Amino acid sequence: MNQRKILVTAALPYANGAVHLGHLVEYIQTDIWVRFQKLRGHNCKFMWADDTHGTAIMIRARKEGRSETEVIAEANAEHQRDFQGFQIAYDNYGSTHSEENQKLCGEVWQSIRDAGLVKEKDVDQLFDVEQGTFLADRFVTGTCPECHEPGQAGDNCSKCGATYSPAELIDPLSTLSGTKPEIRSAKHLFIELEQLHGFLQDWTQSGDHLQPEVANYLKGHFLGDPDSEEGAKPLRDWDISRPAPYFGFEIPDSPGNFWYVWFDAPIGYIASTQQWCEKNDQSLDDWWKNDVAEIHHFIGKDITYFHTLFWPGMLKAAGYSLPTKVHIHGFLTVNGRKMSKREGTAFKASTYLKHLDPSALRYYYASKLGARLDDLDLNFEEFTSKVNADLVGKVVNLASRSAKFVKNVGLSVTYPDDGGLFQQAAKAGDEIAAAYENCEYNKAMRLILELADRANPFVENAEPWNLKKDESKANELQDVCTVALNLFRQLVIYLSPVLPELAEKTGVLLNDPIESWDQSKSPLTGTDVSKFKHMMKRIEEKDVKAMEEESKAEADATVAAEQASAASDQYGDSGQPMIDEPLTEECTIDDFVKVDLRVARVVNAEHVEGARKLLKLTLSLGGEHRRQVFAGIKAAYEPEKLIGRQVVMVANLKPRQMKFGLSEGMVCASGPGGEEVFLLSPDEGAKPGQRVH
RNA sequence: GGGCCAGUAGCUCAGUUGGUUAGAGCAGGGGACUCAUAAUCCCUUUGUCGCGGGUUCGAGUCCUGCCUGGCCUACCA
Repeated sequence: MNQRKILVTAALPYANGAVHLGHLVEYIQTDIWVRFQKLRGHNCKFMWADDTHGTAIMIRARKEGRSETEVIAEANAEHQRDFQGFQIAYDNYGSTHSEENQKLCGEVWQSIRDAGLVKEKDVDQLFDVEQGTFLADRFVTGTCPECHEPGQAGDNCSKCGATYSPAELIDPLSTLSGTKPEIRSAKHLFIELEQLHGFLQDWTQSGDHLQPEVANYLKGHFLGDPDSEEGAKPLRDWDISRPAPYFGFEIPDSPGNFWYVWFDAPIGYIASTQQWCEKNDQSLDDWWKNDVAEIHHFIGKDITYFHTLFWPGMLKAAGYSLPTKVHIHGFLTVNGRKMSKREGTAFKASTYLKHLDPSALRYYYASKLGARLDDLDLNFEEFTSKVNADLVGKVVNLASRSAKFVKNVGLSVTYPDDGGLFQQAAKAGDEIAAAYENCEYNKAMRLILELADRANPFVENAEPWNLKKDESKANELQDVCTVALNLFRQLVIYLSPVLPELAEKTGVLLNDPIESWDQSKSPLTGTDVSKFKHMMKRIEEKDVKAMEEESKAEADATVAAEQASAASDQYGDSGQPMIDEPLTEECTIDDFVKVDLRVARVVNAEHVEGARKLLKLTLSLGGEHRRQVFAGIKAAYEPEKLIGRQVVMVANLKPRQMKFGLSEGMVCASGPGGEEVFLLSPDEGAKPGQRVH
């Protein structure tokens, strides 16, 4: 087989957040593919990095009162720790905030300039004066110019679906400072993508670079179809600069302007390769300017646009190789629902690892991942039963039911007759390999499990546990176990891209490390067999529950913190009060009616001798109705200022004897207490004695 | 609003260029075994293939309308 030279990337994790199980769909998918290629003997390298630039990082650093570089260094360490936990084996992990990347961005930029693709335009954008920054759409909220629904985001209305620019919003507010932004005009640099239309048309629509539905999507949505009646659609100019302040790289020939994060992020793929090349004494051009080297990107469907139009355009203009293939996957849903941070279903990688085995998730994802863009559902019931039934029950069971019988004698010296099982399975290897190659891991897993379903009956029929009882059948017993362990090993080789840990343990068990796909083609004979140790634990429901609960608790805490700190709507109302005092259980109208609330006028108010918190109020319900009430509002109100005003009181509250006298009711107020007490008052016109309904 | 994709047994999915009575795993039911992590093995129930039209000798597979769901809709990371 010819050795292929393959460079692989996954989308760059953004340095503003923890890795969760949704991200891991892609990272595990990529890792499996890379491990598969390496197992096949290809020269395959996984180049990866953190994506570090943009407004979000800048804002976060500001909020936390530290530098962007601190924020991204911390994220980088956390990300890499999580990836190791999930056995994701990249060859280099860089950062888009690196010298290599800055230099490469400059070179690519120069090429694009030289190709005459750059033009300047003035852009009106909202500017937050207090924060001193231009506002991206998602940092603006206001009233929809179409339907006048308040509280809408900067780019479209969730109610009427209108799209608009933030500058069109009525009464816009910055979500960063809660202040009203002003419109400022600034010079932006654009890439005229339309000049590359013909090239992109060709590249996307031919040559199998994209999944068919993706090619189709691009044609329908952006490129148009030159053969149709409407003809080709022009591609819009791509705004690739941001005025200062912006966390990123300043554009050398346009001081005060920075490259938009989506310009420098994909160049990070090249920069990471460059770092690796320097460490390993290789040439970057061998990978990125070489027709022989393949380049494969794995991404989620949300960033299709960037990777299938901008990125090939940039590469083309800068004279780099184009992607061989962009592999696009769908999103993760949890128990059939969209992942939600608020509901705690965006399980963090680190939370998962505290409770569950990474191999289980790797297998589960593999068993569900196809070559299409379908969403993948993480259903915990299925997860548990699939991993337990397939891996523990069927695959690992082969070893655990046979290894101990040959612990002392090892594998037979010649491979015994197994009725053709091994050869059959060796043959199936090609189909399994093709499935891996095409990213149809679900198919590969199905084929592998079919083999396991044939191996277990073999053991069943051979009855090694009965052979063991008869010493004269020792050879037969060894042969049966040799077959069982070889069939097991063959399965593990096929599974090793998905389950590297199992492969390693199998290598130890049979004293022959698993290093190559071709090992599946010939049986292993004559080696010692080590003492069998559990290779994989069953998933316990309680561990899944524990993870879910921990994640829920994390989510609640995060939401609380967010609501407490950030202005959540245009009035800047915090969510904290609802958190401090959550809603009580639902009540009926009958329950409510039991409480007789009345408008009352404060006719007298005075300090109480010796009381630290109380004021003594005399309330009038009109006519002769007077009530004496002791209220804990001394810290918040001066008695003389209360006299004359109207309040709301609970008029049928059972009188209560207090230290300083009888209290015949309660005045209504909000707030946590102390100085923060806010009495309720009716609007003007209310009359003392009126009931509140 | 516009677009892309999908809709097959309770669940997760296979169904090659349209071709015989639509399949697998899991779950459910029955039995066997006891080497194995209550693991394994054998047998077994279940479907108006989203709905309605159309093309065809023949459609889950092609065309069309509708319904439902997911996603995208460019200065959003």
